[in-house]
Amino acid sequence: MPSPVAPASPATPTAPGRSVRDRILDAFEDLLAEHSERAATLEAVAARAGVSKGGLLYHFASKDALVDGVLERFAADLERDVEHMRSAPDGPVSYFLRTSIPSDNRLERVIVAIARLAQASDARASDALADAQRLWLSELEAVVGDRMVARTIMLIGDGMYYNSALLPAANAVLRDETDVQQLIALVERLSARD
Amino acid sequence: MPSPVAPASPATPTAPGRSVRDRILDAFEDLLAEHSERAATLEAVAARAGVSKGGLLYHFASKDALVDGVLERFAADLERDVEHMRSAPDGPVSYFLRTSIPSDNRLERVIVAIARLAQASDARASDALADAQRLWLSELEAVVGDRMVARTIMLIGDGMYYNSALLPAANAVLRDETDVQQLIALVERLSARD
DNA sequence: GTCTATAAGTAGATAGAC
DNA sequence: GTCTATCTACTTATAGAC
Repeated sequence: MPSPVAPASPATPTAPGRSVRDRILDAFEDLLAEHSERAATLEAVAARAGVSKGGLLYHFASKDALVDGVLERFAADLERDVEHMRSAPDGPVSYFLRTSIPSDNRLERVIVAIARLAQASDARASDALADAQRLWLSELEAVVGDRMVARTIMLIGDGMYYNSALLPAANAVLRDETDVQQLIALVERLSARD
Repeated sequence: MPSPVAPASPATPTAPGRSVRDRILDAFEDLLAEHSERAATLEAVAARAGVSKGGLLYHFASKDALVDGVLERFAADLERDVEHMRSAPDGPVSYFLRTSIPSDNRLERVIVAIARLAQASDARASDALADAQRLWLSELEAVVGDRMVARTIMLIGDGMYYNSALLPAANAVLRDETDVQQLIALVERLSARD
């Protein structure tokens, strides 16, 4: 016998090794982040996840349950990110700004997705974003010392995130790693001052 | 005769001196900014403006026309703002940051409203925001000199705007005028350096 | 110009077959 | 577990009376 894993699932249903639940949440996040809250209908999510609407509703009984699923996964992602931030070789400030640049990592995609839910007036989503901010901010304040400087760094990261969520990519205020390197140098001059 | 203005409108329909068209656009912006894109249905807008759905659709033949109306007013508001920025006694940088703090002025409300439309994947709204950014950025670059510092200031302003649109007010990273005064001092130290 | 009534389409959610 | 078919509610837009 070839090792006793996964009693029912053959090996690779559609995406490699992801459960149906995870594939549905992935699809929901993708549609939210890449298109809009309105585009993330149950039917569209189901189609993208490769199941029917009924199939989706078996795993998540309502759209609210879908949102809860995203928020739960985010909480875990966030925890991991704060640990990475704490132990980053180039320090938390650089890590924070580096990872705020528009890219394709999972955490950013979830945040954009949740920001879209927040704008669609989902209070749970707003709270989740506020929680994340508080976490990052306390990390920044711990290393930067000055409260105001930490908050400024926070705002810069916020600006980068939200711009990438709202504007066509071509209009990003910062474009690439080089820009961010300059920004980090600038901010570190700021934080080294007080 | 008392001067040849407004052949048909008596003087004050409901709001002081505003035309039905303007009242409808006000209502649309209010619902977008205070609630969400989804909340700004034709029926809700009509109710808030004090007309029926049919009455609204007489003035704006479709929801798209309503969006166009908001975008046109914004273009005018923006032009005025850039002039104020240019001639601000405390300088464009301070003006920009000062007016980025969450408050109740018209310009901010329109921007939040348009940001909501942009997130609902309205390309015209995204373009309008990108245009505004370009305008402000060129003003900042003109006085600051350093391109990167100007962009950093821009990002800080963006962060403030979007936070006020996304998060419960209590969670604002910056709370009051005092915070912003400190931030301005910080940023001016930055821009005076290069 | 502003209204009511209604058409046409789409959303989320339920029921029940397989 | 996953599907199809269907219900109900809501949204945009039209038609036509006043």
